[in-house]
This record gives sequence, structure tokens and C-alpha cells, in this order.
Amino acid sequence: MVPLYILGLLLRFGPQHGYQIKKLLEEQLADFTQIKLPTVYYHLDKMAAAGLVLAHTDRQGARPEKTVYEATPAGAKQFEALLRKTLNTTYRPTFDMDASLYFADTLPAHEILSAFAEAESWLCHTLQLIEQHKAETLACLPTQAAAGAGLIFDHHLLHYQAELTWVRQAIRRFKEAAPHDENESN
Amino acid sequence: MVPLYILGLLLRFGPQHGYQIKKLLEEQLADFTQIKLPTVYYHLDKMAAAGLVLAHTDRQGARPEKTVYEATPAGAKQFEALLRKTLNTTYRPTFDMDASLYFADTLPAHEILSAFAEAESWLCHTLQLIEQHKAETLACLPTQAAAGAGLIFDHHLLHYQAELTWVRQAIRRFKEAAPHDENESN
DNA sequence: TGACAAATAGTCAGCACTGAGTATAATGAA
DNA sequence: TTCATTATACTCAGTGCTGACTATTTGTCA
Repeated sequence: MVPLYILGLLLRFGPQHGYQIKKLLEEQLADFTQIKLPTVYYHLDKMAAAGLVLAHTDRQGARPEKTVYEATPAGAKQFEALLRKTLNTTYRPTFDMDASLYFADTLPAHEILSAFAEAESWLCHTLQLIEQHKAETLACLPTQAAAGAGLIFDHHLLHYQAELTWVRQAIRRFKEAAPHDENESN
Repeated sequence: MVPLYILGLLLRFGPQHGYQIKKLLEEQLADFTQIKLPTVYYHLDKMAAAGLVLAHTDRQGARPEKTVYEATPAGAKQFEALLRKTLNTTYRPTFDMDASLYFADTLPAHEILSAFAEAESWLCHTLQLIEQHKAETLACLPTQAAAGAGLIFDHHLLHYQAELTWVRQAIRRFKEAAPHDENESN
């Protein structure tokens, strides 16, 4: 995943510092990835060793030197290979929540319910946020790029929507199972 | 995640070998986690060092010795803490697919479409599989345990459903964008 | 009864990732 | 003018995970 993003950004926007790549990731993909700066450097170093990117340090005047990375032809080839591979990955989610539900009988019902209640409101809020980002982003993007971006936004929206549906279902079921113990406040 | 599962299983089913824990994970949670055997041992060792589990090797006759792990009271406490923490984790998905869509303009439309077509049929198939597992599992489970398991199954079903909806939407959009080039077969 | 597969029970080296830290440059506020 | 943030640019040690390997035991079919 990470090498694909890095190579793609280098090819699309030209040579960059590690820090600039991180910034590009934030500007363009903040909602969809959480790649950290050391991760970027890790892969840049690795790809430099593999000849997929060229690292040349440049020094301007008395400034401290920076390292600029640039995709090589081998890198461009690798980018295409990764792109194809990624396109064919299958969806296989795992949810942390599931573990706690598997052991749900160990916890009092009201604790579970309050966790779910918070999840519900967070999801509502997040859905709105993403919807807003989508509108903003698509507004200032050329049409052919907007198509891909729009799909990515919808991908997340659909899954957040599904999560919300599920959380509400869970709340209903827990309320049915343990009709009412509202008076337990720790 | 993994320590939570391991401690929970040790507390629920009593002392176990590493291999037995792995088998329990497979029998009970195969659809929801893909924890590997070395991962189990890694965490058992760590938790043994931390005093959360007790490891005692037992030898029967001339057999080679095995290591049996058992949750300590400190382990039980840690289990509860992890359970609470996990219950309150927020849903934040990332999808590999998104990366390839972000660079979709680099690939010919028919390649993308065929990848999505395969994804669609795989999702349909998987949905049926999970539905079937759900029916089987819930049938042979006591009612209060079935509640948690049912929710976990529904969690996955809803998200696979969402993914399918999205894939179909994507296919429609790509077909609109690139009306017809059916005649490109590599 | 020997022979081959499958289950059982681990070990270990290596990879991906990141929190915490270092260090300088630009920018703004008092 | 000085001092504190913030932005820039990078390093490193430590964590979690797992593919590939080893080795024994237990069927099971010929």
C-alpha cells in the first residue's frame, strides 16, 4: 500500500522530499489513510536501495541538506505492478469490536450500551464530516480525477453507513435482552 | 486484539497449549480473525513474562514436553481492562482498493472493470458462505452466547453487503465513463 | 509392518510500522 | 529584539506479526 502511494505521488507530482510526500498524503488522502512520516522514510530508503527511486541530497547555500527522491523507470514499472496487484486484492475486514462482543457476557449490559451509544453519535458526526469533505474536494477537482475521488468517498460513506446500521441494531438487541437497568451509574 | 482473545479463551476454557488456543480460534472465530500460530506463541511468551499467564511444562511418560498456559489473577484483570478498551475503539477503516482508484486514470478502463467484476462475484459467494455459517453456528449454541455471535455475524454481513453495493456502483460509473470497449482481450 | 500423510508443538529470522526523540529554519508575538 | 511556536527534515529503537523451518506423534491404508 504505502510504496504504491509514494511511487504514484512521485510520478504524478515529480521529485519530492519525504516531508513533502507526507504533506501530499495529508492534503489528498487524509480521510483514507493514516500513513506516518517515519513510515514514508522507511519505504523511501528501501526503494532507494532497490533502485526504484533515486535519492540525491541537495544543499542550497548554508542550509542543512535535504534529500530529494525521484522515481526511476524501474520504479514506474513497479508502480504499475503494484497498482494491478492492489486492484485485485479482496475485501477481508476484521473488527476490533467483535472481540469484545464475543466476550460480551463478561460485561454488564449498561456498559456495552453506553459504548454503543457513543459509537452511534460518533458515526453520525463522522458521516457528516466525510460528506462535507466530499463536496469540498469534488468541487475543486478536474472532472476525470473527481471520478476516482468520488468513488473513494462513497466507499467510505457506504461502510460508515453500514457500521451505523449495525450499531443501531446492536443497541436494539441489547435493550431487548436486558429490558431496563437505567439506574446503574457506576 | 490477540491478547484479549487469548486471555478470554484461557479464562473460558481453562488451561491450554498454544496449539489448542489456535484451534479454539479456528473453531469459534475463523470468519472474524486470521490470527496465526506464531502470533499466539509470541503473545503467550510476552504475557508469561508479564505474569499475566502461567506457563508450566508438563511431561507425560516418555513423550516430548509441552507447555500449558493458564491465566493468572493479574491476567484476568488485564482481560477486563482490554475488554473495556476494545469495546471503546472507534471504527476507522482503510481500503487497499482506494489506492488503486486514486491512480485509476493510469490503467485502462477494461482492466478495472474486470477486477471489479471478479470482486462482485467473490462478494456474492462470500455473502452466501457467511450466511450459511451463521445459520449453522447459531443452531448449535446456547441462547445467551448466540446473541453475541449473531451480532458478530451480522456485523460482517452488513459490511460485505455495503462492499457489494459499492462495487456495483463503481461498475456502473466506469461503464458510463467509458461506454464500450468490449473488444480488448489482452 | 512399513511407509506416507496429517496433526501436534513449537522456533527464529526478518519485515512493516511508529512513538519518541533530535535538530535547524521560518514565523509571529511581546 | 528576543523568545516561543510552528514547520521542516530526519533517525532510531522497539513492537507486533508471520513465512518458513524443525521435529515428533498419530492415524491409516496397503
